[in-house]
Formats: sequence, structure tokens, C-alpha cells
Amino acid sequence: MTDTVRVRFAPSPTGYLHLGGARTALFNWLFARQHKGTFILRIEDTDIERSSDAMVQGILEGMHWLGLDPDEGPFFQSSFVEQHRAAARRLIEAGRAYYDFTPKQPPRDRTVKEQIPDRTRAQALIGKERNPYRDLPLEEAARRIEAGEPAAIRLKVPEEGVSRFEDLVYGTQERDYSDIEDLVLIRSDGHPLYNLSVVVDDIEMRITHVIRGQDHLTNTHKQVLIYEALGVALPQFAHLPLIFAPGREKLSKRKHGEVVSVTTYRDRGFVSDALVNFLALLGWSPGSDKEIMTRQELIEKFSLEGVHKAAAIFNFNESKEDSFPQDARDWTDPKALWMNGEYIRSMPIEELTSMVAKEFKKAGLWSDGYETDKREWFAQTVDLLRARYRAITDFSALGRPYFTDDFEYEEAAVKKNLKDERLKELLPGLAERLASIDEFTHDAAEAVLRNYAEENGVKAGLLINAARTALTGQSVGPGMFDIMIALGQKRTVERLRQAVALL
RNA sequence: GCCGCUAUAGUGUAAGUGGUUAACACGCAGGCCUCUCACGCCUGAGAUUACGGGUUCGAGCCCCGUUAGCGGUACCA
Repeated sequence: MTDTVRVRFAPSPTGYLHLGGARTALFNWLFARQHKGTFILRIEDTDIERSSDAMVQGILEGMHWLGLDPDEGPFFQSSFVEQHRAAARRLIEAGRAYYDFTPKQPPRDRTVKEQIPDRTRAQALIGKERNPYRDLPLEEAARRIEAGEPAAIRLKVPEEGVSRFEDLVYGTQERDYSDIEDLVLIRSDGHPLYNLSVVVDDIEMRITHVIRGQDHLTNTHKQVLIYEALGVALPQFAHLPLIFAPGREKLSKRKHGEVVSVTTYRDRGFVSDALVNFLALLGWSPGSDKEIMTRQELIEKFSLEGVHKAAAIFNFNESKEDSFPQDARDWTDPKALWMNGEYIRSMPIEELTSMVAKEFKKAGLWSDGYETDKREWFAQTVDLLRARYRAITDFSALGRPYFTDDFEYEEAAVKKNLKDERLKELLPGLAERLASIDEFTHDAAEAVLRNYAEENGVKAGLLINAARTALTGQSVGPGMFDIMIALGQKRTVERLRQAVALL
């Protein structure tokens, strides 16, 4: 069983789980499931200052909601630093790495990224100078270390040749050794650095496929070098295209805020299967026209070959970015919203009602009767509403009038449907007629209303639309007589009588 | 700066080894349904396949160049 697939998702806990990370986790998970392999979660927390426990919790929470619980882990990279140091020592002994006694550069005001051009320009001026400590005899280095002199450990990158590896998505990757610096493995304060840590951990965890964001593509060469120096066979690499915001820029927690956080989708009424389905299609295609897929179908159809190379734009409404989260309707990618609605209207009703139940408990709309004597009614009403909702939260917000008498009348609706003077007389009259029905059914209610309209010489539509607003406070909704049945005779009559006050 | 990756309607993606009207989904517009909205159904607009060369009878697919975007380039991850 040596070739059992083992993959990992290795986020750094510098923020909540965002869509990009979620997509990476999902692809790893799909790959593992498809191959009956193991999905591992490893938190890359070696940068202690930027890591926090709350962030780790956030990531776990997001993954759990998405149904991507790891088979192993979470492991914390920080707990393996001894292994990392040991690996570095082995490389020193093998002559594949060396101690660098160059004093550490003090941090500057500008960000490191901004300094890079300067650095290379300076280097160009002096010519590609080799690190003076690269060939320092080990005995002398050991002596200086013994004396307490601080030193970083750098990898000895070969001077000539090319690094090469096969990427399952991007194909053959080559990079000249001369373009790779002798990277630092261990800081002079003994702190192991990322490239060393990942490699050591991936070896330790017997990772067979490294599936991660494309932002790691060029650095993979450095890792390949470390694998080789360590004398360990390479895993397979597969890099995933990045996900951009509408402006073609990388998704960022800082800049794009809550719209990119997975938990936002949970809190705003997304069905996790729908989000998973949507995310799966961001950068991957099953090769067929079928886009709505269950988890099982995704697992079966997923393949690294179907992964796209170009970055995908997550098309959320950027113009409304600042006002987030006020925009209740079109706050995120329209296709994601559509897909969520698709799930809401096509999933088994029992599944839907249990999600709505959870939402109602949170919103204070829950009644225990919905699980007992009114169970049937609850399911029917949810079913009646689902075709026009796109989020679970719509049931508690837009659907409120169907479940409680404590609801608001929308001003625009009142203005539109209750402005006709004749309604002052007609509505109470209609209420009495409806009250006198023995068996309050859809057809009976309809017959009463239409007759009443005819008797009074008004169009049925006038009464129907007025009644909708009188009963729900809204101008849109299900068919009028379905609403009446959902509300029941008593509440229908009551609300119709009370509506006079609005005229 | 240097190195690398990418480029198909507004967005997500299709288009076996080059083969003719570039397909599907979302979105958008119009229509049908109807008491409203949504769903559903129908129709439509929207692409000189980033640009320029080349190979070929034939290029979205192959080659070269250009441009743009992005990523990396750190004693960050």
C-alpha cells in the first residue's frame, strides 16, 4: 500500500478561510476521496507573529461547514521545528548547505517587496558574487558556531544546470540554477523557514501529491532542490490557478473583506453543497455540460487534467464592496447566487426544512409545533416559498409574514396595491365573505373573491394584489390563494380587516 | 530589473491527434405562463478566440515575436 494517495491542505493561519483557500482544500479533498486516499490538514504557523489561535479556529470552522473535515490533523508546523533543524544539520554534514555568518540585515521601513528591485540592481552592479561563506571549511564554521557566533543556514544551490519537474497542471517546469539564490533554510536565530519546513513535513507525512496555489509554482524549484539534497524522491506537484477579484487582482482578506470569507456564505444563507459545487467549477471543468453536481459526482469526475491554467475571476459585485454587507440581493457572484437558488428549489424538502428550521431558531421565528402538529404545514409553506428564494436566510427575512404576525408592511407595496379608494369598502367586505366559507380551500377562496369582484364591478386583479399586500406586506409572492391557504382562514380574515388601517 | 505562468462573449468554462455556422452555464434583453414576483419554457443580443507574423489546402489549437495581467524573486508563508 505504498502508493496510497496522501494529500494535504496547508494554510497559514493569517486570517479566516477564504474562497481561494477553500477551493484549494476542496480540490485536495476531491482528489483524496477519488483515490480513496488521505486528506491531511497542516497549519503552517511557523511565522508566529502572524498566527493566532482564533484564525486556526476560523479555518477549521470553514472547512467543517464545507464538509471538508480532514482525515488527519490538524497538525501544526511549529511543532516540527526540531525535525526541520535536524534536516538542515544533515544537509550541512552532507555538504549541501552551509553556515552563513553574514550579519542579518536590519528590517527597513519599506516593505520587503519594494526592496527587491534595489537588491537586484545592487547585485547587478557587483556582479553575481558568491556568498563568501559558501566554501568555508566545516571545521572552522563549527568553531565559530561553538563560540556563539550567529549564523543562518543556506542551501548550496548548484552553479550550473537547470531545475526541472513535471507539474500535473502546468506541465514541464524548468528554471536555471543561476536564477535561484542560495536560500536560507534556518534563520540565524534558529527559526526554520518555509521552504525547508514544507519539504520536511511533506516527507514526514508521506505526501504523494502536493496540490496548492499557483503562487507556489516558481518556488517549487527551491523545494525540489531540497528534496534532492535530502536524497528523497519527489512527490507529484499540481498547481492550481489563482482566483482573482473582479479587478484581476489576487483575492485578499484585507482588501476584499467578508465577501471572500467562507463563513460569510454560511451566515448569509448558502447551502454548503451549492458553494462547493460553485467552487469546484472555478478553475476546473468536468468536460461535460452538466454543472450541477453532487459531492459524489464531483468526486467521481474530478481530475487534475481538467484543471484550467488561467486564473479565474470570482465575480462578486465590486462596486458595492464598500457597502457590504448591506446589499442583501446581489452581494456576490451572480452564478453562485443562482446556483444556491437552484439547490434550494431542487433539494429534498426534508433537507430544506431542517436548514430553514436552523435558520428560524437563530432568527427567533421557530416554533416547536413545526416539528409536531404543524410539521406538514411548515413543509408545505417552505415548499411554496422556495421557488423564489436564493438563500436560506430569505425564509426568515422575506418569508417572515408567513410565519409570524409580527411583520412589516413594505411602503412601496402599500403604495402600489392599496392606494385605490374603493378598497376601503371592498377589503372589509371581502374579509366577511371569506370568513363565511365553511371549507376554506384554494378553489373556494378563489370563487368567493372572483364573485365578489364581479358583484362590485372591479377587476379580480385589483383585489388579488391588494390582498397580497394586506396579507404579507409585500407586492410579490406566491399565488394569492396559495397564500391564503398557507395563512389559514383565521389569519387571512384578520389581516384583511386590519389592512383598512393602512388605506 | 530578473525569472516564470497565463491569454476563447461581461463572468465561469467547452471545442479527441489542426477540418468548415466557436458550444454550454450564469448574467443581460424580449416573449410565453399569470393576480404580482420568482420558477419553468421559448427567442435574441453579445467573440475579428489579446495583438502581429509564420507553417498549412485549412490554425482557437503548431512555431516565432509583441503586449498586457498575474506570480515569484524575503533570515515571509
